Amino acid sequence: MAIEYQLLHEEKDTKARLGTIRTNYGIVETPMFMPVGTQATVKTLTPEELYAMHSGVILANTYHLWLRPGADLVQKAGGLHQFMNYHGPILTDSGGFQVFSLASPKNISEEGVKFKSHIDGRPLFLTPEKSIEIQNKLDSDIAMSFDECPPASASFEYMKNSIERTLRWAVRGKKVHQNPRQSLFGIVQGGAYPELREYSAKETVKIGFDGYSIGGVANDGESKEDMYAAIDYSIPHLPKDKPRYLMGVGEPVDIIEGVIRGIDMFDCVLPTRIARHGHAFTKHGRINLKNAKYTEDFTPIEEGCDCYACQNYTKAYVRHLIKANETLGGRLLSIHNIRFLIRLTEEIRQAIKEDRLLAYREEFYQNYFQEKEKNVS
RNA sequence: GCGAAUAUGGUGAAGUGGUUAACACGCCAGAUUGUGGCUCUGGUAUGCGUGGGUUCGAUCCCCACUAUUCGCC
Repeated sequence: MAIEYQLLHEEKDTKARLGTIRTNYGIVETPMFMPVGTQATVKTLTPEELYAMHSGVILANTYHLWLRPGADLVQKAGGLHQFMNYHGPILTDSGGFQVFSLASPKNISEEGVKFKSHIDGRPLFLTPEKSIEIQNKLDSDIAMSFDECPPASASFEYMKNSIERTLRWAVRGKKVHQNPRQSLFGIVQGGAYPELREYSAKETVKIGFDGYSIGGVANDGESKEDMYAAIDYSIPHLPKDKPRYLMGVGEPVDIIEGVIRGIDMFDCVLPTRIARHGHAFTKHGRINLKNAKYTEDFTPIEEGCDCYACQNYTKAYVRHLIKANETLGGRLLSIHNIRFLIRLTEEIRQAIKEDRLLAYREEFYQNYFQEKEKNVS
């Protein structure tokens, strides 16, 4: 069966919503953060570790799994859940973002997108139908429509044509979608143009999906103002009884701002990527464990954190691992960073429940930015 | 004890008689938002073993000393 969203409570001062999503692999609460596991693995972590940090949905990537090991093989293995032994809900991205990051605009046509494999350079052609077909085989719980993801800097003309084409692609994808266990989300584009966001949202809703995403906000060089504006222009035109998903966003501040504007789902590579580069989220701002000042710091990554890494290891040790290029360093920081974002959403949900989200934001910012200033001086 | 070679930043090492001493690693610090996983961007020797000399000028030429390495006894 498809997912089922239930709206439980709307926060009194903001557009924030408390809800649940029932899936074939359990009920998850929203707003939520979804870690990214591009190649059928959240880099360096096992499913058991993800359960332990109360992670719900994870992401996998259609493009990557299509190239390797191939959709047919995953299907033969019994689907993505079975293949990677993850018994929670899985969402697959459509490959639309790879279109943005791998193909030059001239290779985008009405039919689909031509681009080169990042593995061996061979030419590839991805279409809306192909993307959905692959996702059907992967057997994820939520599939994404195949969209084009232009930068906010694109001209009005380009953006207008692009979202028209993305709408036609959405229709084509929905037409071939046939996995009854799998839900399908539509994606709203339009950059920072108010009327295009509105148009894209309204038209996408007309097609009818199980949930709606706001895309094109976490592109390279996009400003936060554009991101927040894009959300504000899109949200009013999305139905209340379906989940809303802000694609690619995962900075703590952006999650809070997104929730306040009515977003239910977030995903981001940030917690795992910065982890591998030695950075950690903390309630007092982001810290770089590579900094010399942590050489003899025998306190946890974050005081009071309940994650496995903080319960058992010190900054000095993690710093040593990162400096020595030991994979355990990135692993421990990934555990901490993902747990940090999940804990953030837990606190946000509690604040929504108690109608004190703005106060929570105030308190969070005070801690988060105060420390940054301290670091600068 | 004798002979030879070499002495450049934290390390390995280029280099030239004349403005800011290459490069690599390390170190220091940034970046990273639907992941093309050891990535990208900066910074890092007021100084070329020590003391003298030649020269308008020396890290680069000469002498002595010291240290290291190799060979011989």
